[in-house]
Amino acid sequence: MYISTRGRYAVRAMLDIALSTDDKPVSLRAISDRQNLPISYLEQIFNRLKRVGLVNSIRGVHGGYHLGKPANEITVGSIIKVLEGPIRLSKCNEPVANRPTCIGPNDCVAKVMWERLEHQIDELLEGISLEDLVRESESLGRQGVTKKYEESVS
Amino acid sequence: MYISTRGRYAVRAMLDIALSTDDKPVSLRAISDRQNLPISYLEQIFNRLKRVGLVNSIRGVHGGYHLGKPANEITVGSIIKVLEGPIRLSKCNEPVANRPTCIGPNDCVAKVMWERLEHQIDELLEGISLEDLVRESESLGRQGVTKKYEESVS
DNA sequence: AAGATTCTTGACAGACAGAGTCGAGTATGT
DNA sequence: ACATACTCGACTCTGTCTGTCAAGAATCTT
Repeated sequence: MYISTRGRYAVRAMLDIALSTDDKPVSLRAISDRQNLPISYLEQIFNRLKRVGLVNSIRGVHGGYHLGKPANEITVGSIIKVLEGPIRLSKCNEPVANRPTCIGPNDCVAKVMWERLEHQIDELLEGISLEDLVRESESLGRQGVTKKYEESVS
Repeated sequence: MYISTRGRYAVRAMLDIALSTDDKPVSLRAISDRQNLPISYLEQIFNRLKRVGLVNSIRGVHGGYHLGKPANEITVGSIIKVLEGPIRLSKCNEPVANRPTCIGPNDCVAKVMWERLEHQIDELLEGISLEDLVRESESLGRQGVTKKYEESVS
């Protein structure tokens, strides 16, 4: 039920870019430093993000990445789905361990239910844009949030 | 993002019991046959279901399991959570690979978002009871559903 | 032109969780 | 007695996830 680190890191990295105020491209190195994420892992992630146009890349010194679309058009769902494939709760129709799935009648009832849930979760994820997160980030204020977090953890 | 087979099998098995018309306990063997699920795996699953009272067991010949509560009080969410723990999308606060999580400011924004989504998904799952599925199963009709499924797959 | 940055790509490895099995045991009905 | 069924815990296997590494190509700075 977890969302993989790939997907979550991607959201954080994209948000990092979205939060950068100037127009300069944001390098993986900078993201890696700010977010404390392994740079080589980010490379892998950004390859995929680039391939689908969620980011544009600029090579060379002072290169980096830009958002490929305005922040309000980039949803959390779209980022997640690039890195994890479509939202799926069950593996109906995919035989598992030589055992055909979706055999009995109530398996089908369950299948319909899973698909309905998948759709609902998809809508939840598609309903949140990077812009929403940027706004939230600004309204909370950086220092404040960090402090609160540190207190709650320690 | 998948729900594990344990969780999904559990829902199917519980629905199987809920669909049984008479009061006789339903044996794992019967469930295994009808649902095409490995019986030894079901044993594992039902151990957990029993421990939290979602089912009652009757030993010996003609033994088996009953629902531990009325079908309308058993939600899909409660079943899933017995087998997979609470609904969680991120692992914030759990250090991964020696790397402290939740460091940067927008990690916290993301964290808040994940928690909100977890809560929303939880509500979706808690909103579906076994009774709902029983009703759905009856209204669709067993044969009809099976046919439809077979057509859509082939 | 040389060198430093930075993206590009694919192969690879270790750890871990998920899926399922197995066996020994206990309780109960016939 | 014997067959049926639940009880419990240990175990294995497989695949995915996480992350690393290395070689290369493009671009900027000096």
